[in-house]
Amino acid sequence: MGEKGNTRELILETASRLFQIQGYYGTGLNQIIAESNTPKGSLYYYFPNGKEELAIEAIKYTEHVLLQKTKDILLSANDPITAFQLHINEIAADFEKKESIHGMPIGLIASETASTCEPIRKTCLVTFEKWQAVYAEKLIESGFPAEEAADLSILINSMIEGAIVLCLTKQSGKPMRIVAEKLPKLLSLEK
Amino acid sequence: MGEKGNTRELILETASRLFQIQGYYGTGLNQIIAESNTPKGSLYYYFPNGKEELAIEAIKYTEHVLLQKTKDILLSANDPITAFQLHINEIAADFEKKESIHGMPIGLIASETASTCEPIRKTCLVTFEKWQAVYAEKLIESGFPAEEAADLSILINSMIEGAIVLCLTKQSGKPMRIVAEKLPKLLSLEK
DNA sequence: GTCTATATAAAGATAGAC
DNA sequence: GTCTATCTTTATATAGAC
Repeated sequence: MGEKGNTRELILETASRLFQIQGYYGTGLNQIIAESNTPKGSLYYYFPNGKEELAIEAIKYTEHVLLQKTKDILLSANDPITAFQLHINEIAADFEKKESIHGMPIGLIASETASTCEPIRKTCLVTFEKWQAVYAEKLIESGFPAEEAADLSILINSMIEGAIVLCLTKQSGKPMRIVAEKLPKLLSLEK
Repeated sequence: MGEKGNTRELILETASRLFQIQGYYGTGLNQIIAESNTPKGSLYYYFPNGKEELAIEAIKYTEHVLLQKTKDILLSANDPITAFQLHINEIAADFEKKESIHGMPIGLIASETASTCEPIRKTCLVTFEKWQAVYAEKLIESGFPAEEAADLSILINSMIEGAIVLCLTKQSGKPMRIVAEKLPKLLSLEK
């Protein structure tokens, strides 16, 4: 290694993927350096505070990669129901391609560290809130009152995170498909 | 220790609690034996195959304790909306009492082990399916067609698991309260 | 059946050559 | 900046006295 200046990014990419799939405590630094073909010294050079700092940066990296994709797909349809169904079904599709291994963006690391590591918990909290803000913005643009939009964005976030848990366990995209299918009832305007 | 024959149960109770809160990889056997005041030899006497076997039994223990509570509370109201709201708000209340620490019954350990430990993953899968069966039964009794009830039970399970992730991260019961509040729309009969 | 002491592997972290 | 060798701690697991 050491050919270019992308060592840091290589570590972040690998850490992001492994933390998503295996969690914070289930992923060792040795595995990260092995799978990224990076020497351990580089890891501590770029992340002097070790695993905790790496995890925080990996969460931000995950957010950076995925939040823009979420914004794009929500913009691809005017109708909020269609837009969110596209978003949710795209996540479902991820669990249906057999070749690759899937994770939950940050739900797993958030749950693990909620009671054991405040700095990571707070980082996850900020990330969840950014996602909810993107959801809420779409709903407000579609005519929902701000407070209702805020509640619905938390609900959509919950449904997706929970469906990921079930999809992982079932090894199937079906729970996520059900979320997409039932979404119209939640976003219907009649009280 | 060793006064009575409840050493095994003491280990299970402690392991169940810690695995819920900190996860499988985030909880060491040393912590389990320390918090249960049990010698390490007893742990390996009752669970000769070590941590994996203990986790599987702890999941079953968690299921045993909580599934009956779920059944009871769903029986306490005829109307399914009221019944599920009681169930969900009871979980929310758990996140609102400041003194105690809370976990997600099995969502965390299920996510962690989905790609790393087949025996535990399968145990979690069975437990999720039992919960969904209890939910579906309530819905069928209330007049929902069997197939619709099956889908809704997965959806309710997803919403609860996801809201737990957000409640843990936010350190607040609010996401779970929102799930309860929005539930009527999902269970409404109009198409 | 109960308990302690110990073995062994893996984790996170560091030192220092280059 | 890059990389290897090593330290220290902690994890899982076992042996064997009682």
